[in-house]
Amino acid sequence: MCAASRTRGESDKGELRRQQVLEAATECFRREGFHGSSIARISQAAGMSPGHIYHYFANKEAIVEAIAEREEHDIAELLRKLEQDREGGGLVDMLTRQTAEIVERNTDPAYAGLMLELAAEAARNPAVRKILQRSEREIGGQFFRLVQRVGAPAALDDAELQMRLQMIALMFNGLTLRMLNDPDFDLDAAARLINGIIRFLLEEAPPR
Amino acid sequence: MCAASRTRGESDKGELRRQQVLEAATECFRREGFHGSSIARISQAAGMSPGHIYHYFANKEAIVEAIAEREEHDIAELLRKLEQDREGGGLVDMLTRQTAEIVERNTDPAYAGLMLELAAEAARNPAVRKILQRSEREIGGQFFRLVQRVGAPAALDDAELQMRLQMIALMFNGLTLRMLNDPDFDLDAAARLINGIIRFLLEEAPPR
Amino acid sequence: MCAASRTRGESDKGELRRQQVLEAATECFRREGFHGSSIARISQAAGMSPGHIYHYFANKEAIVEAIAEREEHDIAELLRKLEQDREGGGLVDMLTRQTAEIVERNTDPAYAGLMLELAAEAARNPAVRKILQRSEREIGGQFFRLVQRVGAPAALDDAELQMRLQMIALMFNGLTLRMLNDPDFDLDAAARLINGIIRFLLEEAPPR
Amino acid sequence: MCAASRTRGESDKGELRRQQVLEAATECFRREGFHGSSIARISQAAGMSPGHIYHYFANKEAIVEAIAEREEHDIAELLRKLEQDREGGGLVDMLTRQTAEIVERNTDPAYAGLMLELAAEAARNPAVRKILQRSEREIGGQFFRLVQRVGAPAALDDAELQMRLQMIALMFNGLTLRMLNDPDFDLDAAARLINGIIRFLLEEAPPR
DNA sequence: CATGAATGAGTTTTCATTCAT
DNA sequence: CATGAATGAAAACTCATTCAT
Repeated sequence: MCAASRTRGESDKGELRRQQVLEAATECFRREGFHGSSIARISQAAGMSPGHIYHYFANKEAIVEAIAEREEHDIAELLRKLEQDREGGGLVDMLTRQTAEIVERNTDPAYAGLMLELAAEAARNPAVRKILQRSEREIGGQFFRLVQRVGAPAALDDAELQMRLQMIALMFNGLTLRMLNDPDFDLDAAARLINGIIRFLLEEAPPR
Repeated sequence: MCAASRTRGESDKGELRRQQVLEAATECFRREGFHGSSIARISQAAGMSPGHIYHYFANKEAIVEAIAEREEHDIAELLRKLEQDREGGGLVDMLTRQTAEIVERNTDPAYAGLMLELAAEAARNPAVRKILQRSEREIGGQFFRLVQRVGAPAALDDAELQMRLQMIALMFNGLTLRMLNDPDFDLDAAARLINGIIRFLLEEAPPR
Repeated sequence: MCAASRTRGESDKGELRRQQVLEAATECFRREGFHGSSIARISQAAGMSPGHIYHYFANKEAIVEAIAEREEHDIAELLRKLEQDREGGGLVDMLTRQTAEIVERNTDPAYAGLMLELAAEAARNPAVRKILQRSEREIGGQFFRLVQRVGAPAALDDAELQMRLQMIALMFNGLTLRMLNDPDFDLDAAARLINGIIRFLLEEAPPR
Repeated sequence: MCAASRTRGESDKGELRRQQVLEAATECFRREGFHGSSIARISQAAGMSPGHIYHYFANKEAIVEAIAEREEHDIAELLRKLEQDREGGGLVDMLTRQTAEIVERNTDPAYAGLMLELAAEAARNPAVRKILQRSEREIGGQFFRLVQRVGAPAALDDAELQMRLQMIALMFNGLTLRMLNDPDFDLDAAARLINGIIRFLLEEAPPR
């Protein structure tokens, strides 16, 4: 028991420190961007020496990758919750009930900053791009299966359904950029229109 | 020969050199990002010495700002063309005819790279953010007036029309992020669905 | 079981661990040089933690010194074998019989790497230089006595004999550098000429 | 004239600065070795900022390479002088006249330190090894042609002659290591024996 | 005896910026 | 208007060494 708790305690501490780094880095990246956040600053924010960062991450890029992975887990968990929190109604009802929350999340400046930072990095850095793409595939698949479980529209074949789900995701992606470029953007009106489009895509629009 | 032409000639040449720098920097930023593009490299691409860059720009950030401003002009010009290339049909026909081209443009990796770079920079650099927002406002207004000239749907008041036009822009913004995260994203299918949504927004969706 | 064997056992194990470090370090130094071999890597190769290295050695330099000392023992043992493996013939015959083997040893890249590393270190580190010089004196003396036992040329006084033996050693030293600088160096031809020179030095060359 | 001298002056100044770096680095490497000499120290010794070193050399290794190349030029020039300073006598006389000087040079601690440093680096660093090998080939060829011009022994074919010349070089190489390991090594006696061996190799030893 | 987390100074290298020419 | 030498303060990363456990 003692040995077990000791081992547990140690690995927990290590994991804790690692998470400290990730949280500090996330915060730094949000505020200053990847290239604006030096390891020195991150280490300071994480409460450890610069050299010790390299105990947990091979290099700065590995921190980026870990953050990207964490982001994936966060969204995956969101999806899992989405399925559990069913309050009745069809697929579209279930989806549109979440819209306001997702709109809020995707237009939160902190989230937007990190997301754009990740995207800009991915546009140039193949390693980060790979991670984001894998992450996106994972989430997309999860979303697709969730929709099938809840009840996909009969008129749409798999490929077409997947495409339309991607269009929904696309709108939420666009939201982040739009909010940045137009601070007066009306989020409630946007949520209403997005819901209209979701309904249109999954119920009204012709299959092809 | 006379003083006027001399001055004109000099400032023209100066402006030309300035544009050289901007073009070189745009290309560098696309390929390597802001932080990956050193003044040395930009000056080399622009065909001048590093020191001379500072004759035209106060510092590196000023180049970024100038590029952000230039981007506005590019899109404004695109809109002007859009109006001229009218081949008949109503508003929706006119818009949907351009979709394929805009999809292509917004998913071009070079354009995407620069755009995301600018967006990420704007997310934390207020000066750049201001420029992008002013630019966006300008373009949004131009688009709005164009639509009104061509013939806006009678059922929509100004605010609602503007909102729906922004939703269209939002989709094109989202496209850039989506393409980055999913290299297999089907652009043709996306264009088709986008056109369906444009029609839905401007013709079918209830005014409120 | 009794106190003595316990003590013995412990120190034996300690000595074993110490030797593990030396062997691991020797291998690392051969491959990467002193400065290219971190304590972390050495400790890994030795199968122990970095911190524990300092249980056996005061610091990194002490490892270098211990290796230099070990090198002496190796060569001394070689000399001892040389005397035992006598197959008849005079001094020159005995020596020239070993030439091919020594040539091979001294041109082995692994050996050469370590030897040059030690020599370069000795050139600026007095502690290492002392060790190498003491070691060399020891080996030189052993070699001298061996030759006297086997039968030194009558025409040469002690000083002259010693000088000529040093010339033989010098040639083997030079071999290491030559091989490094000329990868096509013909080792067989070199061995033949070296044997010619050994015979010349010990039989033909005038005493003064 | 003005332009020419200006250009000349400028390029001269650049070359001068470059040589300053090389001299400073050579001195540092001698005293502290490659890995013991930081760019900061070298730049200090060269009287310029650390960053400016990189105006003249791509990286630290490039300095090593330039030093190795310089060493080659030095020896090549030595060979050229050797041929011009002919005072009569045959090949062996010409060579043996230089022995004392070469012995002195090769046992000079400063020279020895740098040479061993280069050799140790070459043993691990392929780029440096290449340079040393090319340099050695160049010098070897020059030496060979010089000997042929002066008059090579008729009994030796080209391959055998080359081999024997390499043996002479080998002895001088060995001298450097021997001097390091034996501070009491008798240089005059060594020079005498080396000359005996040179005569033996080029006049007495049987061709095969 | 043994671990490995932790440090912090040190390494090479880059780069925006300045300035004499 | 134009150059490019020069700076010096970063940056990312490494590593010998210490020490609590």
